[in-house]
Amino acid sequence: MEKSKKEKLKNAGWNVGSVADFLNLSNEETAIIELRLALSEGVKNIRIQSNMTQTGFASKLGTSQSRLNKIEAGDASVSLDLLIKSLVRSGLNVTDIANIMVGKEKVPSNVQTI
Amino acid sequence: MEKSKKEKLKNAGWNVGSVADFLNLSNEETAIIELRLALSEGVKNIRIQSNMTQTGFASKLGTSQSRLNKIEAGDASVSLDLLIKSLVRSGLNVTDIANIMVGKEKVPSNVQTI
DNA sequence: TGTAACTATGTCGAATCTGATATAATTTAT
DNA sequence: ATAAATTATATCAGATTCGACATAGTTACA
Repeated sequence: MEKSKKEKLKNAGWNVGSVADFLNLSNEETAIIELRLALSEGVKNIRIQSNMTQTGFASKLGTSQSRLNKIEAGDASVSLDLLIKSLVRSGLNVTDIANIMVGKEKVPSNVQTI
Repeated sequence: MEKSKKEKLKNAGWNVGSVADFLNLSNEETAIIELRLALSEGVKNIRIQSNMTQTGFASKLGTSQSRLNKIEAGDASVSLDLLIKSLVRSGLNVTDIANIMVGKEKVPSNVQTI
């Protein structure tokens, strides 16, 4: 049976596939990263839509500018807990958050855009 | 203007309203608790549907029976992080988790029920 | 160009969360 | 009734996450 090109490359030492494959991520790690990314983008989008600086929005959320920066950047030191709490503090309800998680909604329509 | 009954009771020292009001929970705390409850029930439902004991399921999830018990009970020492990771380790994808969050789905249809 | 506003990065002590162990309480089966 | 299986509670040392601070880098605009 003829080897596929992918298989040949693999045998030659190359790892061909998705970014997740390349980084050797398990399905579990991939799902968590996908989730973190969606949530952190959600926070950033809401802040931008609200015409606020990180400093201003951070104080609204009860944290510092530097931590908000890490939240928006999906930094490893930020837990899913903090990401979700940030969205709740932004005024979102659970349904809004669920929609952001699955990429259905960037910014809920009830967010102030000034 | 005539005071409402609720207002009267309030002035008499009674706090009338929802359980959340009674416990003096902010909207934020309420949303987080709602979320935690939905997720912890999700984990428990999946385990039950899978006909597994806490001990068995815990080892599948890479944790101990006592911690899984706390996860399922929504214990305060369990973070949203751990709740969500538990669901991911149970084989759920982000959409499944979002559905559980909003109470749309108790147990995703692809979960083994033996 | 200069500088003010804003965002990004590094660090840290304190607080929180984790898996594990021990053991108590409850449920199930005989 | 009682032994076995299962679930619940308490505790703790180590790991992770937190807000805060300092400061570096970037962008906007006078």
